[in-house]
Amino acid sequence: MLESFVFHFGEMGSRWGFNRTVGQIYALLVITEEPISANEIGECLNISRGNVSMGLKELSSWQLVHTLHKPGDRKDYYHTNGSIWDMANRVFEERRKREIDPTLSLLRDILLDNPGNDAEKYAQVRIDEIYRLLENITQWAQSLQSLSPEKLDTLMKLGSGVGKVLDIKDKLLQKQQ
Amino acid sequence: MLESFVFHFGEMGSRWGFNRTVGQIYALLVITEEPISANEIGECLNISRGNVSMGLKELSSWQLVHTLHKPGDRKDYYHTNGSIWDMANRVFEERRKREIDPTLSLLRDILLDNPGNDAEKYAQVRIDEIYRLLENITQWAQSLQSLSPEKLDTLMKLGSGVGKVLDIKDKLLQKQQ
DNA sequence: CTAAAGGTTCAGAAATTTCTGAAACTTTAG
DNA sequence: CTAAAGTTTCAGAAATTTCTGAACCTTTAG
Repeated sequence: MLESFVFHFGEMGSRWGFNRTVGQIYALLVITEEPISANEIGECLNISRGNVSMGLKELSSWQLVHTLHKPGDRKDYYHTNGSIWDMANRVFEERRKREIDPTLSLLRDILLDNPGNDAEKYAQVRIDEIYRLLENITQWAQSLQSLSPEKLDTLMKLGSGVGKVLDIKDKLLQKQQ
Repeated sequence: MLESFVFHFGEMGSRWGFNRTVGQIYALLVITEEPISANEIGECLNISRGNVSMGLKELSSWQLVHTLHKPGDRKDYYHTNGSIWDMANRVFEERRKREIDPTLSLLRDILLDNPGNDAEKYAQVRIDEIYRLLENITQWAQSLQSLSPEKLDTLMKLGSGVGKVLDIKDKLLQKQQ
């Protein structure tokens, strides 16, 4: 049963920016309370020692694992740190840095060019749309990250009810004018 | 310049659930105003006719392209439809169906199992966290999709200022009590 | 200082994904 | 009905990604 979780997260991993093994290692660490050694990970998942090492390196670069040392033992022990929400945030943040930011910078460059003909003019209009959308979404996502967890929770629970709250806000502003 | 856009989106494509060619075809269609034929796409991107056909099939399954016919011409012509925002929505919706929903269903199954020991008990607690997070986020995203574009725009522009609006809402509710 | 225990690296092997192009299929003009 | 114009399919080739394991590096107990 739990193996199916680890296996499934391996497949999912590739959607989130890392490969199957990395996904499996991560899933294993998430559901294991005690920190475990690299050897144990390898045995558990049936992968080579080298592959475990590379996987853990990748997860560290995403800041998703912690290393521990037990006194009188020189092995490294690994575990995941933070709540699931922290981890989701970290993946989001990291992907923004690695993917969205370079894309935005490329689009910006393209938009600075003078269009040579109508086709290029049209293309720039479309690219500008994409640029604005991407920028809006990432800025918004970042501002949400700075919200306190409780407020974020309230907001999520509101769901589309947030529309009504916005209406109230508008009315208040009108009265003040 | 525009080639770099097409090329970059090819790379990006793999992050969004489809392969390089599909990403390039899509990028090309987005920045091309006039509908173009499958042959033109192949020439433009230097890919085989068969590959173009498969790519377009994939894009259709994501509902991201439209087929057109010119009178007196039996070729198919392709173009993208809808605003960039529509497209982002469609990709989100489609990925939810293909990835998130199966994941949620797997997690639900695991949570129904009776834990056999402490390790399994711990694993279930963690999996439950993941389950609730995923469900929260997708439900929220869906309720946002049902918001009118203007409201969504207001909300995005508010950014973290949405926190203050929530405070106002709370105060109003207290007065009413 | 030495050797044992553990970690990392990376060249090439294995697995997986993507692409090609020829054959098969579909549609329609004549 | 036939043939030309066009599209789709899919087996195998090519490209890409991932994985292994032996060589190498690092740390520390003695």
